Amino acid sequence: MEFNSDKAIYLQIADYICDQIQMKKWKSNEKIPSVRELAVILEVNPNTVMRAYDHLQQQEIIYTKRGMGYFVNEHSSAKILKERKDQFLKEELPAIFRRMQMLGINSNELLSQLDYFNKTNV
Amino acid sequence: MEFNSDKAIYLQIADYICDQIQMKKWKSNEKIPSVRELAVILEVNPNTVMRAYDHLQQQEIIYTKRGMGYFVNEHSSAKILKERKDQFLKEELPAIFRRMQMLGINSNELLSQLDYFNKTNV
Amino acid sequence: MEFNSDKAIYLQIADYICDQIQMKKWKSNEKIPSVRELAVILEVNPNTVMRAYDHLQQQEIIYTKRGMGYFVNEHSSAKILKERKDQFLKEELPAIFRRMQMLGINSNELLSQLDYFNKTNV
Amino acid sequence: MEFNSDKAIYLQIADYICDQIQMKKWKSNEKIPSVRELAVILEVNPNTVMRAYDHLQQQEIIYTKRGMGYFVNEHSSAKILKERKDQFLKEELPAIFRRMQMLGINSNELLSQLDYFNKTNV
DNA sequence: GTGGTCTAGACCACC
DNA sequence: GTGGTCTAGACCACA
Repeated sequence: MEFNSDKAIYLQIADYICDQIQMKKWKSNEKIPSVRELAVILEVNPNTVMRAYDHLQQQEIIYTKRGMGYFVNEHSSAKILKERKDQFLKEELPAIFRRMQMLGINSNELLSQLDYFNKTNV
Repeated sequence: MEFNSDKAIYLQIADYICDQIQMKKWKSNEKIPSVRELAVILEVNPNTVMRAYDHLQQQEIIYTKRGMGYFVNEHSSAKILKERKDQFLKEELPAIFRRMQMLGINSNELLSQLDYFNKTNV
Repeated sequence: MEFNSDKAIYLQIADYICDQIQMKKWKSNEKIPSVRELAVILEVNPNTVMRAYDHLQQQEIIYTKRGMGYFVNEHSSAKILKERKDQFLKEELPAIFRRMQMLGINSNELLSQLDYFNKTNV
Repeated sequence: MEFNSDKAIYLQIADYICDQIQMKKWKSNEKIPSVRELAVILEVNPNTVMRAYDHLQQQEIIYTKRGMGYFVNEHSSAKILKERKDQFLKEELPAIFRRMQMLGINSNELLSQLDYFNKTNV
């Protein structure tokens, strides 16, 4: 996995885990990789993975059983999808639209860009 | 002015200045507010404003005359517009489109959101 | 049985066993459930129950006969009661009183809470 | 400061900070010691202090201004007092009362212990 | 084996 | 100066 340098690694790991859960690759009440395991896979310090897990536990995405590992919470998949969609519609899109206004880009241009994107990303 | 905590304040100030220039509120070869003036207005440490000015000077958006202050470069407005548009089309839009794919949002939903935005931002 | 996450499970199991002995549900020289039995009942790993039994054996609350199981020691009930009372008076109560001081709770409020507790726990 | 070994140091530090805030030694919107400063004072690793601050920030007890330090949130003092009192009345006291029932301690004995405590802690 | 805590020391961006 | 992140390595209790 490659890490982007303008976002904390532990947050990128948390995002990666959310991706897996949202796509149901890791299901409800299923054990996720141990801290050390994932640290080896991602070539990262165990503390960094730990921090990502901690972060997700506070959001109740995952939970821990002592001595046994971390597990996916019930309904986390739907919860993640919902929160991401909310954030997208309420914050990211409006920001984009404001930007379009400022730059004088209209909806036609937007659609043609979308068409182009879809063609080149089959 | 409110600052977003996930972007450096001096960069947000630089953005703000670019906004003014792009919208031609501050015109070519016109003096812009002094570091101290702007610091008072934005309720920010003068060092932070200084850093924003520095940043913009390196990009040749503004220039300084010793003892007189900072001034807007010729053609800065067009330059800013062009750079912003480029970045928007090459980076921001594709990121948004990728996001839409992942969240299962199609072009119809995008358009309806845009309609809604336009109606509520007259 | 529900376990509190801020105390080791094996200690909570040991407490549970002490409860039974103190209340004389499990009497002197009587056999207590086997490790496996109790593990099934409490939905816990047998190792964890084993550890609780080990702990209690060191305190001479229970003893083992090879091949036969674990048994309650003579006088364990009284011993447990005495030790618990001691700890309660010397450590738990003073801690509570210190807490009350800090929170500005006086003896009247304490008594009214006790009244309320007694009424709702008949 | 002495640390108790049966609770994480960073939580004890967080408690200590809450004490200061509750007692209004550190007031609303006032700067609290920097991570490094407190680390030196408490003879602890800066990371450990950082973790305590992080913990309190998530509970909105304190907040951070980049490059400037940590500050006490508005109303944190009252909030801490309220939460501690709630926890005391709803969890700690009932546990104590249950314990009293089990140990055969009545309200008279409780009061005499409280008297004794008050005399010896003037 | 698992999580959890802690230290020591480093580097970075920001104010 | 400030916070924030990351690494390396250690130790502990728990299952």
